[in-house]
Amino acid sequence: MSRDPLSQTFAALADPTRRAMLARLTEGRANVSELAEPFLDRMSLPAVTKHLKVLEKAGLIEKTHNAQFRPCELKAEPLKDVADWMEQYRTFWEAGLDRLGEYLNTVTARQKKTAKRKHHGRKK
Amino acid sequence: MSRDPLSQTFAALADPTRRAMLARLTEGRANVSELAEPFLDRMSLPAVTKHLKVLEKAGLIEKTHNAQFRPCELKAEPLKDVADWMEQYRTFWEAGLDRLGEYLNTVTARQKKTAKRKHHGRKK
DNA sequence: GATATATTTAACCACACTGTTAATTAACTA
DNA sequence: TAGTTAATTAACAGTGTGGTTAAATATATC
Repeated sequence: MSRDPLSQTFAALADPTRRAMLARLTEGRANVSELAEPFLDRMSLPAVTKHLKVLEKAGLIEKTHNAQFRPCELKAEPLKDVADWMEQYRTFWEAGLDRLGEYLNTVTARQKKTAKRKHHGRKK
Repeated sequence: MSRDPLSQTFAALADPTRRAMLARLTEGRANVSELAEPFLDRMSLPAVTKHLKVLEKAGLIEKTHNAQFRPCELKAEPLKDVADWMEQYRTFWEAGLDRLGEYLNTVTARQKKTAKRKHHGRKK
């Protein structure tokens, strides 16, 4: 059941509904029913409750109490851990710099250079 | 079954074994058995194959052929999409600036200001 | 051709995930 | 008190995930 926090965060983010809910929460607090509204044509309210529970357990949102309402707010701290984890890969995706890409880019760079010389003065 | 690419990437990352495999691949190509080695006390080789398949389907690695070996290499491009998605939340986690944090920070900022001004004999 | 090595596929199992509908809890309102 | 609204819980079903062991495949080597 209980996974490591980073895995839990990634798992929580691996769903478009939940990501949309987080996006909504960047604009401010929202009740469950407010968060649910864009999805009620697709799924029931209990389904929404479950999604929110996943986000809550991952620490990405916090539910507070206000009468019978449950305003939710974004808690983005877990995303910082994701960002930190991602840092070690930045150099690999920037400029398509993975292992294969590194090699292929060198090759295509040469080809483009050649092509440019052939069609001198012409663009794209 | 087939989810959107971003969800697939997040799901692939939601497992410590798979993340460790990616980390290993930042040091260069590795065969399946090389990638498997640190985990063989915990799981079987077919389990490793499955994990690699998840990473492959998410586009995070690519398997090539070399005799009976299957060297894998990191393809970090999908991580760029993750990074891009995360950008919209950066302001929320930097300096603990989620909605609640924002409010509390404002309050404490005022309190600090007040405390400071006390020494100058002024209050807001 | 036979055998060893590297890896995958098949068949299976337990359990977690995502959804459902119906019932329940909690708080406000007439 | 009764009724309405907001949200959750319960019970259930289908599917996906992550693991297993045993068998199959592919390539190299003897």
